[in-house]
Amino acid sequence: MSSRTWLTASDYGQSLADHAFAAFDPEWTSPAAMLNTDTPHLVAAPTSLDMMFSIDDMCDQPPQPQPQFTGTLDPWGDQAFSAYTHLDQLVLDETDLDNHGGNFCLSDPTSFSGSPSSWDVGSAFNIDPPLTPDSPAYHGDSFGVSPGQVAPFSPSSPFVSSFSNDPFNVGHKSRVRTRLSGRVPIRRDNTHTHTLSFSPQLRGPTIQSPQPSPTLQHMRAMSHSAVTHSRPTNLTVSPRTLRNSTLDAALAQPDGQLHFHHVIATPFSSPAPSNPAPISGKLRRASTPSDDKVLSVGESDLSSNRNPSPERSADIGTPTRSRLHPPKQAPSTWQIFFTEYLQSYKTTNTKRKLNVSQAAKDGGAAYKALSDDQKEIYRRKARFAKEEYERELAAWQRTLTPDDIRQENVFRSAQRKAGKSRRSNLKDPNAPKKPLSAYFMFLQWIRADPARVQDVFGDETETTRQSVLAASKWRELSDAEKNPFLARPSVRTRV
DNA sequence: GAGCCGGCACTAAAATGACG
DNA sequence: CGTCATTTTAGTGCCGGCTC
Repeated sequence: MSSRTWLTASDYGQSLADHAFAAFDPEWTSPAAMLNTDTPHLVAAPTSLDMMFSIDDMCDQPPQPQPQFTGTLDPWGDQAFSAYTHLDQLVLDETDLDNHGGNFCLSDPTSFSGSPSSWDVGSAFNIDPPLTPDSPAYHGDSFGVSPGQVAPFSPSSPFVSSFSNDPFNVGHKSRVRTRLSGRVPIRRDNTHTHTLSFSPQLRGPTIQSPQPSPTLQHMRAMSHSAVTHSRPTNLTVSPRTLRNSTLDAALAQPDGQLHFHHVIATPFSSPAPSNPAPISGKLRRASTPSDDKVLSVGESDLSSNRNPSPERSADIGTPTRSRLHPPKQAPSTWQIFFTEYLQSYKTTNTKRKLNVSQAAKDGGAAYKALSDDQKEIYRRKARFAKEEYERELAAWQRTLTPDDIRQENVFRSAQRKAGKSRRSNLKDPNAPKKPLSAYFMFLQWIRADPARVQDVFGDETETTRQSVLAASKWRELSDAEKNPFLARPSVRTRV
């Protein structure tokens, strides 16, 4: 047991409360003096000595568990996100990360039963009318306030900021997270195969789930955590989401159970499957149940010729759908907001069926009402999601085989021809590039040096006009001056 | 079509219930 | 099982200019 290192009243020789109040305003030499002051209180004012803030009391509390994370924490906490190895324990509960003026902290590992949803915590916001001490606590996706205790979040009902320095921040950060949910709670263990008893009645709208509802990020982050950590996490998804996910479309089994497959670092046979593993992002819908089976070593998705599915007919004719399953794009700021908003919206309108159109309209208004600081909370989450997406995308691209790309491009070409898509063909990142012409090497040479850029382009910034200037310069070159470019190796390859 | 890149237009993304 | 309703954002495609 380590010795205490926090301050106590004895460290100061006088009451810390007295000390603090004296420091706060020279006129207040004691808590009692504060009560007697005529100065208007900008914060919730105590009305008796019993209510006075006492640092002594705080200092005598046992020290809080220290954050357990790896890496460094940049001012926004993004680095902590990136380097964090226990993402599913991460709680952005306070303002240095998600709010203003708070702390980066982790949930209590012993009591925490949620998912990375925790780091959506605190993403509360306030909309007109102004907050009052009587305002109900925010009841968003974030932290568990008992639904019976607070009014649900809605554009027309005020809710309390989760900023820790908000005087009206009325205790909505309870670690006890209980909320109504019509969602199906899914307990996921961190094994590669997850099993969930699943019966139709579980889909009913009156199920009480003790779990926080996940946002997109929750699920994404949880996917990460699920494959890297041993502590169980929880996930709830709506029946619809389930329908569109790997969960029920691909994994519903005759035995009435859902089998979750987390294929980690699957030892692909050659060629590697185009959809190596749904280890990130939202649980994606698989093409067919059979497609999602766990492949044994040596067996690959592409190599199977048994019972060819429609997409496997791509080997024969024009594919009717893409066989690739790239990572989903990261949710935008709005999407993250709206996902949370919708959760709360549903609790507000429990009697009616959800009208997504109306919710989106209301959500749009609520979104516009956010302050910059409040939006920044979502922007940061979006940035983090984007970074993660880019990592996933790069990893996914590395798994593509030339055959994957060829078949995908056949599909895309057909889609473009049919006017169904504008997507261009995939490029093979590993394919050798066509050699640059001498003129293009000349262009590169110019752009590689600011002095040459100034010499040739002057102050011209428009690329099209730069091209004209460069072409003019190229024509002015003598054969001898062009020689270095003409003599360059004409074949470039990429490793 | 290879290189560049600003600007514009378009599209995909998420949520869920209803419907064909 | 796909599409539609709605919102905002971010990503993508395309264009122009040039030469080979």
